[in-house]
Order: sequence, then C-alpha cells, then structure tokens
Amino acid sequence: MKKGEATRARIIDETGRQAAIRGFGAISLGDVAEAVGLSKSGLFKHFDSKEAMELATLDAGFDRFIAFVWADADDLPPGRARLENVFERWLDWTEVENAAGGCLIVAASTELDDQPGPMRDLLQQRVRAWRQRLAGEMKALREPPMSDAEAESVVFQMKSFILGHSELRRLLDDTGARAAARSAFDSLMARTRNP
Amino acid sequence: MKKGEATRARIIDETGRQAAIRGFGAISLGDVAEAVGLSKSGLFKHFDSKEAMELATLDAGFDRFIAFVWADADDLPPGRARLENVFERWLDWTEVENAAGGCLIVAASTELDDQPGPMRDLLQQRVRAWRQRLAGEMKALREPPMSDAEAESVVFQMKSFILGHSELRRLLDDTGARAAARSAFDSLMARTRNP
DNA sequence: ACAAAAAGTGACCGATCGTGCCCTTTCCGG
DNA sequence: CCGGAAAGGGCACGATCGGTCACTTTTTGT
Repeated sequence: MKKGEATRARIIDETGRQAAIRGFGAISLGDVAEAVGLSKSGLFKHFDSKEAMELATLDAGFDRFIAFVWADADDLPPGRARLENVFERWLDWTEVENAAGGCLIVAASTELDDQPGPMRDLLQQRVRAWRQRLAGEMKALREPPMSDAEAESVVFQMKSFILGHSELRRLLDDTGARAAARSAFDSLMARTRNP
Repeated sequence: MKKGEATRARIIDETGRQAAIRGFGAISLGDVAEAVGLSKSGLFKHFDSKEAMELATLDAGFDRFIAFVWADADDLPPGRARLENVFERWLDWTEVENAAGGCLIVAASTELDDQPGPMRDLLQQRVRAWRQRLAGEMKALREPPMSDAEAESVVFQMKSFILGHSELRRLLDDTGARAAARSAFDSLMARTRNP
C-alpha cells in the first residue's frame, strides 16, 4: 500500500544515483540497501531480483528524464521555440539536476549497448520513442514538413551535441561545454528552419 | 623479458575486450585470467593490483586507438583530406575493429567521468591530448588559421558526431548510423573550410 | 650447462556477492 | 480494535571477489 510504495521509490532513487556513478553492473544490493536504510532482505520484498530492481530503476529514470526535459514544452508552440527549450533543459539535466553521476540514460546506453537482455531491450525501446518524439517536433520547423530522413538527421545531430556536451563537461571539466553545445545547436537550427 | 611481455600483452588485450563490454568496474580478475589461460595468481606476476591492470589497459587502449585512427594520416596533406580520413577511420574503429564491445575509450569515459582517481586522470590527460591534436589539424583548414576557440568548437562537433554514431549504431542497431555521421561531418567541413 | 630470475600454480584468506528461508514488526481495511 | 497482509530483519548458503604466500616450473643471460 502506501508505505511500501514510498520505500520502493526510495530504493529506485538510490539505485539510479549509484548506477549513474558506477554503472549498473558495478552496484551491489548491499550498498543500495545500506544507503536507503534497509537490510538486504528488506530489499527483496520490493524486487524479486537485482535485475528487476535495475529494470524498474531504468524505466523510472526515463520517466523522470522526460518529465524534467519536457516540463514546459507543452506550453510552448511546436517547432523552434519548443526545441530550443527542450535542448536547454536537456543540458540542465546533464549538468545540474543530475550533478552527481550525470545522466543515467547516457551511462546505461554505453554500458549496456553490447549486453543483450531485458535491460538493453528497454533502453532501445525508450530511446527510440524519445527520438521519434523529437523527430516529430523537427517537422514543425518547416512548411511543408521535412522528410522523415531529414528529421532523423537533425535529431541525430541534436543528440550528438548532448553527448558531446556531456563528455566535455563531465569528463574534461570544461566550463565552456554548455556554450559549445548551444552554439552548435543554434547553428543547426539556423540552417534547418524554414527559409 | 620476452615471455612475460607477451603474456602481459595478452592480459591487456583481454582486459580491454571485457572492459569494453561490461565496464572496468564490472570485470573480474578471475574471468580475465581464465580467458587468457592463466591462474589468478599468475596475473599478479604482471600487475600489482587490479587497478594497475586497468591503468595499463586503458593506456594501451589509447595507443591502439591512435595507431589505428591515425594510420594513414601521416601520408596525407594536413587539413581537410587528413581530417576526413581520420573521421572515417574513427567510424571504422567504433563499428568494425572493436565490433565486440565498441570503443573502450568511450565506454571508460562515461563510466569513469564521475569517479575520481588515477583512471579518470589518465583518461582526461589523453583525451585532452587527442583533442589538441585534432584542433591543431583544424587550423590547417583555413588561411589564415582559425582561432583556438573556433578550432575547439569544430573538434567538439566532430567528437559529438562520433558519439552520436556510436549510440545509433551500437545501441539502436541503426545501419544508417554511418551515413548520418558522415553527412553531418561533411556538412561541418563544408561550412568550416576556407571560403 | 648452470644458476639466477622470471613465470606460473594451488591453497587459502576475509570480505562481499545475490538470494532464499523464517521470523517479527508494522501497517491498514473492515 | 482486530486480524490478516504487507514490510522488514536475522541469518545463512554457495559462489566469487581482490589479494597473499609458499612452492614449482620455465625461461633466460652468461
């Protein structure tokens, strides 16, 4: 009922935090349990296995990501304004909100991209859905709308700049990372919009 | 002497392979030893600790990366031709040469970007050196040479497309990943070169 | 060929891994 | 307020973790 759900949420939260830092494969049930103030066996009342816990964490991570990045997108007109806001919040997500550990999704993507299983399947499905949402948004940049292929190409570059920003900011401690990403994205938008 | 060096190289090779797949934090000495045909204690005659083994592996990984990607760059004129060759071989490196596990450096970068220690220090130092080499190359695209800031901005985008390609190809199994990356890079080169 | 050095083995250490079982405590609907 | 269900703890399991030590086998320089 109520209590259980709250504990489950705390477990998921802590798992996400640790997995973003050390990777899903390197976290341990004991560490998560201790950080959350539970015994290892207490954890198993909420998840049947470590993998079930990881799956729930990854799924919740996507929900949190979309809720954060898309927060004020619904109030904005489709197209450029909305895309620029999403990009800006996406940068926030990487360097501010998730200050400790960076984006869980990016971490999981490079960790699990060659390990078959339900984790990778979930990752694929939700990343594809996110890219499709962005691609749909890209089409509003032009009238008549650009082709699917062109929209996907723009999404590719947008996501690329997010990944580049993440490396520059998080690994190389470059404070100019945000400016570099924004400038690259602005240039992309400028040469993509309706003439 | 001779025999030891060969074994050490095999260990490093196998460690790199496994770390690219599962991450440095998730590999175990036992697995590496077994795969290489050694006992765990045999491993310790070549490395004093797991971390020393990981450091040697990461360092050697950079050497192999540069040797592969830069292979025919020295025979090419500086500037656009050389950069395009490097980019092409960089894509090769991700999707062909390192078919199993992808690029060790990319994997290590996202895994270790928030774990302080000698591994992250080494990563920073060598990634910075590589970016500086590329930035120097960028300057040959223009006469008079572009500013440091502008060169770094172009390097940022180049590296971003590499990361984007890696995700598209390895996580999303998108066979069009290479074309997307090449097209984005071509466009970048076109608007960067000497007018 | 020989001795010293290097390479490699097997047993073992304490700690921790994910997990199952059984018990107690706490919560919540009737 | 009560009874059943949910939440959580204690404990132990077999396996594996990184690492040490004493020992044997192989390699190498001379």
